[in-house]
Amino acid sequence: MADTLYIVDTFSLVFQVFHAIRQPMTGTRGQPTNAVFGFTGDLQHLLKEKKPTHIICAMESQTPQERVAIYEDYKANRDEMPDDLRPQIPLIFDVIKGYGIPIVSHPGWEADDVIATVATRAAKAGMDVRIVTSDKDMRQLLTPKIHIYSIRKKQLYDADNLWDDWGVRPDQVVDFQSLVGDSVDNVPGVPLVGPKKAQALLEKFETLEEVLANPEQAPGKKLSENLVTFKDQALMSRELVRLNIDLPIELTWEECLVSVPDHQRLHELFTDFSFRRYANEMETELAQEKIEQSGNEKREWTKVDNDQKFRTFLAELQEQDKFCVDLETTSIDPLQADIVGWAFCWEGGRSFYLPVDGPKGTAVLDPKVVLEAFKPILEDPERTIVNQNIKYDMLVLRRVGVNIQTLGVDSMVGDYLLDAGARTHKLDEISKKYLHRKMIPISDLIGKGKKQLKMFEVDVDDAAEYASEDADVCWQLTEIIEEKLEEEGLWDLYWDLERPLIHVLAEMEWNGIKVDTDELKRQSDLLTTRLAKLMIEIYEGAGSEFNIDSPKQLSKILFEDLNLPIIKRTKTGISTDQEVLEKLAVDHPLPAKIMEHRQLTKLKGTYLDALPNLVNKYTGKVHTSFSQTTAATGRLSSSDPNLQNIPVRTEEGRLIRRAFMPSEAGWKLICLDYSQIELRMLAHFCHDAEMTKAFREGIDIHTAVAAQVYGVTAEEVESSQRRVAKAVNFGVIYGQSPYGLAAALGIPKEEAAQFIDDYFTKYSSVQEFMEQTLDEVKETGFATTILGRRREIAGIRGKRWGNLNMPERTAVNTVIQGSAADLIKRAMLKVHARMQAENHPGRMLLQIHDELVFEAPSEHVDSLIKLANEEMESALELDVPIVVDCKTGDNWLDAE
DNA sequence: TTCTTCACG
DNA sequence: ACGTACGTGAAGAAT
Repeated sequence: MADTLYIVDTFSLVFQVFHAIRQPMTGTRGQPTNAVFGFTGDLQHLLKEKKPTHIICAMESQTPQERVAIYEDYKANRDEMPDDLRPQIPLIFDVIKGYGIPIVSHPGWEADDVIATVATRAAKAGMDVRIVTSDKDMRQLLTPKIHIYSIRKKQLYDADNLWDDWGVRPDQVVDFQSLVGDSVDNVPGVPLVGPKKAQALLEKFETLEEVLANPEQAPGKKLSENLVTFKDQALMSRELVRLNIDLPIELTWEECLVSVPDHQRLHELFTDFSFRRYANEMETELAQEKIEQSGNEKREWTKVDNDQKFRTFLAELQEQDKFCVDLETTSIDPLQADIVGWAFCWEGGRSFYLPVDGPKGTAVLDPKVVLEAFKPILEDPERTIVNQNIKYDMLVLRRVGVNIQTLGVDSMVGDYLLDAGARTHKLDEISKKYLHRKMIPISDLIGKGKKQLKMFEVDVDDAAEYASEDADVCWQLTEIIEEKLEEEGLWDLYWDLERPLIHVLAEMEWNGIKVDTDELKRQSDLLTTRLAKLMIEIYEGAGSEFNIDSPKQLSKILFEDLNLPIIKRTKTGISTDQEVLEKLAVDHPLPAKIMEHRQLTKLKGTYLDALPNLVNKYTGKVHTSFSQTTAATGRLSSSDPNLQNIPVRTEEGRLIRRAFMPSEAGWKLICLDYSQIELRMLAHFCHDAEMTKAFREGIDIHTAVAAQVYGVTAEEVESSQRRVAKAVNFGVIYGQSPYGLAAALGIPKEEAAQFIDDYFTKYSSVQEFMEQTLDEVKETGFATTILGRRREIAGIRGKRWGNLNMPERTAVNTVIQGSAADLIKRAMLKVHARMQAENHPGRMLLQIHDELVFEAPSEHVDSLIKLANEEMESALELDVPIVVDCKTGDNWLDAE
C-alpha cells in the first residue's frame, strides 16, 4: 500500500464548521469554542477513520499578496473574519500542534498554492494525496494520485466526479474557471459565460487560447463580442485561478508522518474548552499509554491440589487475620452458583488456587473437606475478608452454610466512592487505573458467545493462573484503595455506611420476594387477547400489516402512508414516542391505538412474561441483584429483574403488583416510604424559612409553594396552580430550564420562564443554595452529599439559573438525589441492626430509592412498622421533619 | 452493538 | 453538534 498524505485546507474547514455550529459553545473562561470543537472532530475523523500515513495542515501566510499584485480587487468580496471566530484561531493552532500535525504555509502565498505545491510533490514521490477542502479551485489538481475529500459528505472526489459536474477534464479546470469567474473570490471571468457555456466552448476548442482565438464561432452575437472585449480579463483571471505548484517550501515527508498525539496537552486543552467527551478520551489514551509502558510483571502463585499441600496451606491460612478470598463458580447468579475453586491472597502478595472441581481426570480437592475446614476461619469475626464484589461470594457461601462475618475493603465499592462517575468498577478496569496492569480476560479461559465453557470444564492450571491473578490483583487493590479512601476523607463513609450495607443488601437478595406466577399468567393471557384485537384494529386503521414494535416501520405508516405531521426527530429517524403519539392522536384514531399497544406489550414483555423465568428454582422466589456501584449519585440500582421499576403509575400496570406477595402463609407485605424526601433535603440545604415552616406544619408542599408564588392563601390555591408549583418543585431538583418546564407543563417557554423567575424571587434561598453549590463544585471539582459522598463534575461554567447546562444540572441534582440516597442507606442499616438486636422475624426485601418493602408475620407487623418508622425518621437529623408513610397488605398492590 | 422506547423514583 | 429536567434497567428492532 502506498503512503497516503492528507492535506487539510485548514481555514476552509474552520469557516465551514464555524457556520455549521450555530449555537454558542463556550470554554471554562467563556471563550467561544464552536469552531474549535467542529475542527477537532474533523481532525479526529481523519486520523481515526481515514488512517493516513502522513498529514499536514496547510494555511495562508499572514500577508497573502501575490495575487493582489495581479488584481487589486482579488477576494475583495470576502467577509471579514467574524469576531466570534477570531479568538478561536490560536486555540485551533494549539489543537493541531497537540496532534503533532505540521502547519505548513509560505510567505506571501495562499493555502491553495501551498496545497498545490505539496500535493504535486507528494504525488511525484508516489504517495496517494487527499486534499480535505470544499474549495472548487482545487479541482485543477485532480490526477489519478490526487483526490479531493469532502469531510462533510465523507466522499472522495476525482476526475470522474468532475466530468459529471462540469463536463471538463482536470487540465481544463483553470480555463473553465477563467471563463466563468468566481464571485466569492471576486475573479471576474467573461460576462455571459456561465458553467454551461464554458463547458460547451471548451468541449469545442479544448483550451482558453483557442476559445479566445475564435470568438466569432461562439454562439450569440453578444457573447462573441464579450470574448473579444474581455479577452485580457479572462487571461488575467487565469493567472488568479491557476495555482502555483513550484513554491520553494521546505518540507520533508518525515515531518508529515502521523505521530502519537500529545495526549497530556490535548487533555488540558479539551478540559479548558469544556469538551468533556474529548477530554475523557484523552484521559483513556493516557492511561493506556501508562499501561503499555509499565507492562505486566509475572507474579507467583501456588496450586493446592492434594491433601498434603492442603494441610500446609491450611496451616498458613490460620496465621492470617486478613486475606482475600475469591470463588470460581459455575454461574454469575450467586444463588445458582456452585463452587469450582477457591483463590486466596494475603500479606506478602502470595496467591493460591484450590480446585474442588475440574475436567475428568484432574486432581482436585474434596469440596466438603475444604468447606468444613474453611467455615470456622471465614466465620471468625476476628478475621477480615477483602475482595472485589464481596456480596457475590457472601451469597454463594451462604448457600453452602457459611456466613462471612467481618468485611474489610471491597475494591469495587471502594473505587465507587473514590470515582463515582467511572464507567464501571470492574476488576480489570480498576487494575489498569491503580496498578497499570492488564489482566487475563475471562474470555481467554472460557471463550465467548454461545459456546462458552463452564468454569469446571477449564483446564485446572489455566483456571489457577486466572483465579490467583484475580485474588492477587484484588489484594493489592484493597491495600491501595484503603489508603486512598483515608487520604480523600472517604474512609468513614466506606467503613460505617457502604461496608455494612453490603451485609444488608446480601440479606435482601437472599430473602427474595415471592411472586404468584399463576396470577402473572392470568394477566398475560388477558393481554394476549386484547393485543390480538388491537393488532387487527391497527392493521385496519393503517391499511396494511406491519411490525407495530418497529419504530421504523411505524414511521412509514404514520408519516408516509397517513401523512401525519412530523413532530420531532431522533438521531436516526422520525420519533414515534409517547409524546409524539399524543399529539398525533388529535388528528387520527390510529396513534391512540398504537399507544395502547405499546403499553400492553411493555407490560407483557417486560414484566408479566419475563418475571416467571427469573424465579429461582431452589427458592421459588425472585431474587433481584442490587448494585451498590452503578448509580453515580449514590443510589442503588436493581437488575435481573429490576424490581425498582414495577409499574404503578397507570391502573393497568399497577395490577402487576398483585402478583408480589409474602413468602409465607399468614405474613403481610409492608411498605414504608419517605414523603417528599428530595424536597425536604432541598429545604434542609437552603434553610428556607417558608419551606421549613410548611414541612413543620405538615402542609402539602406543592400547595404551600403555589400559595407563595401566586401570593394567595393555601386554601385559595387552585389545582392548576398546584400543578405548576409541583412541576417547578421537581424542576428545581432536576435543574430545570424554561424549555424543560414548558415541555413538562405544555405551556409556552416564555410563560415557564416567568414562573421560574417568580419562584426564585420568592425563594431566594433556593437560588443562593444553587449558586453556592455551583461555586463549590467549580472550586473543588466535586459535588458533595450530606454524608460526604463525592462525584466528580467537570465543566461547570456560569451559575445563571434558568439556563443551566448539563454539568450544572448534574451537580445540583447529585447533591440532592445523593443526599437522599445517603439517608435511606443509613436508615437501612439502622433498621437492619434493630431487627437483629430484637430478633425480629420480619425480613427486608426491597429498596426503591425512597421506599423500603418488608414482609413479616401478621402478629409482628405492628412492631416492625414501629421499629422501621422510628429508624427511618431518625436516620439523619435535618432542619425539617422527616415523615414516613406506611401501608400493609396481602400483596404489593394492597400495600401501596 | 446501538438505538428507541418506556417502566420506576 | 449536541441535547432539552436528574438517575436507572430492559426489551425489541435494526445494524
